[in-house]
Amino acid sequence: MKWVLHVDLDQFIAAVEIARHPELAGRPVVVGGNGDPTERAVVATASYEAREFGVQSGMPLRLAAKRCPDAVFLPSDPDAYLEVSARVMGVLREFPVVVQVLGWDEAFLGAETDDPEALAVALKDAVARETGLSCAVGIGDNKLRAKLATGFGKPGGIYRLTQENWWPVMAERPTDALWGIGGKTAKKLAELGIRTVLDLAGADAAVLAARFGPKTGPWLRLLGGGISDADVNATPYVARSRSRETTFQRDLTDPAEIAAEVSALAKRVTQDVLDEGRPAARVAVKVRFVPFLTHTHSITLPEPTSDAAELDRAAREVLGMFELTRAVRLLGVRAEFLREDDD
DNA sequence: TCTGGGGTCCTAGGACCC
DNA sequence: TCTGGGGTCCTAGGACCC
Repeated sequence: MKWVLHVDLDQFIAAVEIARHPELAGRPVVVGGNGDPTERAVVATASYEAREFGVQSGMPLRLAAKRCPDAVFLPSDPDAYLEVSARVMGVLREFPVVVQVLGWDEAFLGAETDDPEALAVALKDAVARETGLSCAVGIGDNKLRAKLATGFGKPGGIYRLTQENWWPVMAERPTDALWGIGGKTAKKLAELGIRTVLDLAGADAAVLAARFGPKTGPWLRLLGGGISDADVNATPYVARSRSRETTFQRDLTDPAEIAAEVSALAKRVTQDVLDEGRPAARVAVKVRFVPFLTHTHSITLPEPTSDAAELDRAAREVLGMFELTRAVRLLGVRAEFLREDDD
């Protein structure tokens, strides 16, 4: 039988840090920013011990320090996490499965087996033996169910979610328990009287389409029924865009300084574009004003290019479309590539 | 205790063309 | 006269995810 498995490493970033600082085991550990909880930065990952204090991913470091003053704060070290992640994915690829990487710490596996639980145990054991890391494994008859199953297996467990147990497990849960529905959509759904997964599955398709659009509406209804694709494929990821952005520790007001920062970001993005080996077709600039107002402008380039001077000129041109009347806390530059199917 | 960085996809309106 | 319908491109923003 064909199965989709979802493998998700437990507290991945914190686990990598604890592995190389064994003395931190059992302590509340918070990774994010430069490791300075007084800076403008957020929590990348908190260890389970820190989560006990209410520290969560995405939370400002300052708040994390307030909630858990005794936590160890560490700087984020993406290169280290990427290296460990690659080793984990390598372990998964040693099995007779198709591996589709979803992020640093998770992957879908397409497998043909009569005993998915046994496969899950073998995967967990291999990852633990070869990397020292623990993971949860979700088993499903499609990607959505496998992904949700992992959540029930965490930390370190195995859980199976299929058409068989979808309704007993999911029917009465709130809509935002579904992968793809966040707080905003859950609130809009509630305004339509749709609160549970079962409500969503039985909702009026026309009402959903009118409220959420021709694609999103029908897709939401399918989510309620636990329906999604089961196609796990290992096709290498082709980037649609590359971007760099910076939140400044001190707000910027000097237009010359703002322009210089945009040029610096454009330079970094140009290097990413060169590494990608495909020219950029559009350039976008993001400006976040004080207190937290974010705007974006963008242009289609006269011709796709990887040229540093061209991309810098374009980024500055787009910056010129903003009215810089208030202080700036973040600047970003994004390059977009042509879509594969655009030629 | 204010709110990172790097992505993806979808929507909607206007321009423009036939 | 004053008005169609469809299609694509461009752009800004929303929402979500890791």
